[in-house]
Amino acid sequence: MLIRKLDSIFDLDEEDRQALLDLPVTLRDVAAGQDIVTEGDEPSQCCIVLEGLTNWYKMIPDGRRQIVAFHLPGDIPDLQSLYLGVLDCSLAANTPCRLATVRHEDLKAICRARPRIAAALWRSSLIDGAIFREWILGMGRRSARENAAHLLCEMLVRLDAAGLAVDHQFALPLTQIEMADALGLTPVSVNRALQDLRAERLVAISRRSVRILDWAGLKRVCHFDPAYLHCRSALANAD
Amino acid sequence: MLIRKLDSIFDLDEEDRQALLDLPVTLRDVAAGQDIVTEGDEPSQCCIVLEGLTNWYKMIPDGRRQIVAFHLPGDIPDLQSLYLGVLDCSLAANTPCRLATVRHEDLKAICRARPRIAAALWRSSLIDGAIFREWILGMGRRSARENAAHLLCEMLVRLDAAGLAVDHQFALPLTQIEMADALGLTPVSVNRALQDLRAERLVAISRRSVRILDWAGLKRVCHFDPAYLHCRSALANAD
DNA sequence: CGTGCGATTGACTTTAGTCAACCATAGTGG
DNA sequence: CCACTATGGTTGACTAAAGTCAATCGCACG
Repeated sequence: MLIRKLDSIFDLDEEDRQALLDLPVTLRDVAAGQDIVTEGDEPSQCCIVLEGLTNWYKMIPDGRRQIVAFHLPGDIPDLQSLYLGVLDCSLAANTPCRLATVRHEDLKAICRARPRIAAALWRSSLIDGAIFREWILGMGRRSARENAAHLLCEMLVRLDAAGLAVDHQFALPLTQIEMADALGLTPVSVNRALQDLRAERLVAISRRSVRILDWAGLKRVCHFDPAYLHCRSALANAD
Repeated sequence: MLIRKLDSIFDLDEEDRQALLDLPVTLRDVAAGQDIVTEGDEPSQCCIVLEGLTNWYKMIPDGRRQIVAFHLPGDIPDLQSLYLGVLDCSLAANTPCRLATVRHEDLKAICRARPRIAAALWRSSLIDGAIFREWILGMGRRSARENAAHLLCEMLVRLDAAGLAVDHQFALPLTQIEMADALGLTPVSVNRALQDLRAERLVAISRRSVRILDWAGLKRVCHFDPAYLHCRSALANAD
């Protein structure tokens, strides 16, 4: 899974792949709703998502919550902890998750030995940054409807790149409450925005699963341009 | 300037510093308001800000604009271009700027030769990411007033860390229009938010210069916690 | 002394938030 | 197997925050 991902964002050679396979990892299962790591922690390992959906969130002391990122299978959500020390937000599981954990020292060693892998990991953290920037744009300048549409577009492309979308359809195991926390809205607004998109026959949403009915139309609604995802999904191009 | 910055975020040794000093750089001056690099470019060099204030911005085709980051002297705004290829946003100068540019190949070479420098640069891009996350929280869950206060707090700590703030006072060469584009608000709302903060005697703002009158009070307004900046400024601690 | 940009203000509109009820569904325990 | 419960989705009525529009003010600059 990790290799598939890194391969997709950087050209690795056979030795790189072997080195990755030789990394000592520990498996860890996390229940839905649980924190994987928590703000203030200083982890000595990183995790790779094998299965499930995870999110980073931040809280304001008075209880307001904001999800700042989602991570899919193949992602290394807490790669930042490798060089950042204490975490500035918490990572939680949206669904039951299976993770592989790798110790920082092993990761640092492989980066030292194989610059190509270091570059791939660095690049992956830069892509995370690019997604953050797009989210900032969305929260600052897009309407609720546009930003909801944009999130669906982003999820489709990312899930597709991870091989988790078929025919413009994918599982999106998020409640509207979680979507609201990601979009900086209230659940009521999210509900109305989604209804809107459904009424226009752009998407069909049922029981945690999304089908994009009119991909071109949905992209038009939110001016979606997948360049920021820096990935090679077919959906990221013409279509 | 670059060394000062990297030193502040990572422990370099004498040889690292010498290697950085030996990097071939080109100086470049940019006028206020000019783009330094533009969305869609594929730069073959990075720039280091020596003097001036720069910002990354994204546009929605219909003209809406969002500033997604500011970069101060010592920062390497487009470090991302080292591994990301085509830019997903544009970098502009808020003020006349003096930049030092370094070719990607030289930067990659120094990273290969001196892992400590690679780590410092990587870390610096991760800090950029941490700031993005905090901005997402702000735009999603903070009121106009809170987020304006938060931006002032962030700027104080960052400028202080760069040696550009004295006694809780610093130059902030931004119009309210630019501030609005950074906060995801309209200029009118920014004006009102700032008036609010002034009326409470938390800050004094005059001709592009800000003086924090009540640092503790200002932090309280926006629940400012500088941990996300991952820097060693005195202001980042107790105070 | 104009000119023009940016800051400020007031009146009004729009969007999203709030509150509260109700519905639908899935899982639980009897 | 079915009623019971809880969670999440939906809806409507109302509120609040921020946006819009437009006029005015203040300054720096040519």
